[in-house]
Amino acid sequence: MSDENRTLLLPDIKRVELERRMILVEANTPVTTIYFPEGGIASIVATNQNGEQTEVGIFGREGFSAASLLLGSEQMPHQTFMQIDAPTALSIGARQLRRAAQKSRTLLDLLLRYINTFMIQMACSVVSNAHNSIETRLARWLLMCHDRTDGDDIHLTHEFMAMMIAAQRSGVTLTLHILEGYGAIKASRGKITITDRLRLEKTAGDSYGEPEKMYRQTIAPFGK
Amino acid sequence: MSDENRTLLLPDIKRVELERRMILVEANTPVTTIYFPEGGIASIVATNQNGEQTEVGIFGREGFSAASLLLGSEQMPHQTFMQIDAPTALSIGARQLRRAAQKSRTLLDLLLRYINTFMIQMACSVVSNAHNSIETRLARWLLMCHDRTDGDDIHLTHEFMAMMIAAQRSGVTLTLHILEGYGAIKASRGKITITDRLRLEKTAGDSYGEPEKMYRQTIAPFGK
DNA sequence: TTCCATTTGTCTGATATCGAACAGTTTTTT
DNA sequence: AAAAAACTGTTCGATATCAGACAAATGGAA
Repeated sequence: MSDENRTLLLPDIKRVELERRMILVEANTPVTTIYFPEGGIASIVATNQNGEQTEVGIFGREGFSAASLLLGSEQMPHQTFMQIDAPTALSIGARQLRRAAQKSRTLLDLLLRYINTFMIQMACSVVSNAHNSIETRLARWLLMCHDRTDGDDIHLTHEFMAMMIAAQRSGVTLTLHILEGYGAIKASRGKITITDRLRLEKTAGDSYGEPEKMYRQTIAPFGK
Repeated sequence: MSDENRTLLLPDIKRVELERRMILVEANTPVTTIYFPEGGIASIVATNQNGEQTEVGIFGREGFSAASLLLGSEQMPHQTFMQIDAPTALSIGARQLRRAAQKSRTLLDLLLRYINTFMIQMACSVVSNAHNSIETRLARWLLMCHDRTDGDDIHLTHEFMAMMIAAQRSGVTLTLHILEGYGAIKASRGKITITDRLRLEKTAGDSYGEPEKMYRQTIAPFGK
């Protein structure tokens, strides 16, 4: 981010603690605060009439909550919450961010570029949910988490992963054993350790990689 | 759209004919022309390594091709083509549109609001592909097509629909008969006629409606 | 009209995943 | 230390959908 934009935002930014399961955006409720996590993983989920939850996207350091604010809507039909605890996030008022994006076109463009990678992530999820086996979906999802965490440990329960990849909990347990059989991961209670990332990428096949490529092309070169 | 924005764009706009199957955006190729269909339906599809195609989104009158151009990327990993022929579309050069969006913030905001509804459509597809039966998915998809066509006829083959909802062709044939049994549609060679839209909405359940709601809230009030 | 390509109807077995249950294990609470 | 809660391992029948084949119907081309 340019110095110019940095100084534009700085006065309105607060650093806040993010606990696990903290809700960043409530569904169908106007957002007042935007969060830029400095670590951890946030999950955007849809809830249907039966109360079933489905993940539609995730983000970490590279993203921010309530992206649709910049697309002209101050509320959205999905909930966003911290899935894996981050130490901190930078927060800013919705109004302040909007105003800053109004003033600085380069800032807006940077944020929009992130939205683009997020859209590609969603598009990949559409495809993955349509055609890929649980094994592939889980591998993809673990890779996305791994990208966004420091170290190789991911602290999550099977139950939770089941929701994330839209599968049964028992199916996740089974599939984790398969991945463990490959030597790609090690699972223990409430924790997955990535031991062979390449093997995992092989399992995910081409379901993984598109959004990451776009990120490297359009955002990474400019820093963030 | 305001008069101001209209006059800004007008000199660069051409009205063009759109034939069926015409490719509006080639995957992984810089876009030079943006199309605003005046009718018909365009489909955005992803192709995986096996050559399988999956639809990730559709748009008609309400949208435009290569939305990611406004999000800072002049190419995208998906192909966009006309699925149902429109008489015409308004076209504009990528550079010209970008420049106009640079000049007029209200124009950019309008286009971004559309992108927001499109993102919600994709999110719904993520959920729908994850949890809904073929019957539900097909009903949802027919409704989305119906919204974008004049009259009640949709000209498409089962083969094609199969790709769109990520199912087997034989499964589509079967499911169409079921919907026909409900009296919701009438199917004939290469054509589906919507005879009871409400029945179709009942079948689609809550898989249908979110993006449409957002459209009414954030775009329709301002005209388009 | 006749032919041929396309589209649709209809089967078949195979299989991935569901949905639900229950026991065993680990962690947290009291 | 005991009890409760949370999480994981495992099983099993049910079922939606796949994957593929082939015949019948349709419509345009020769």
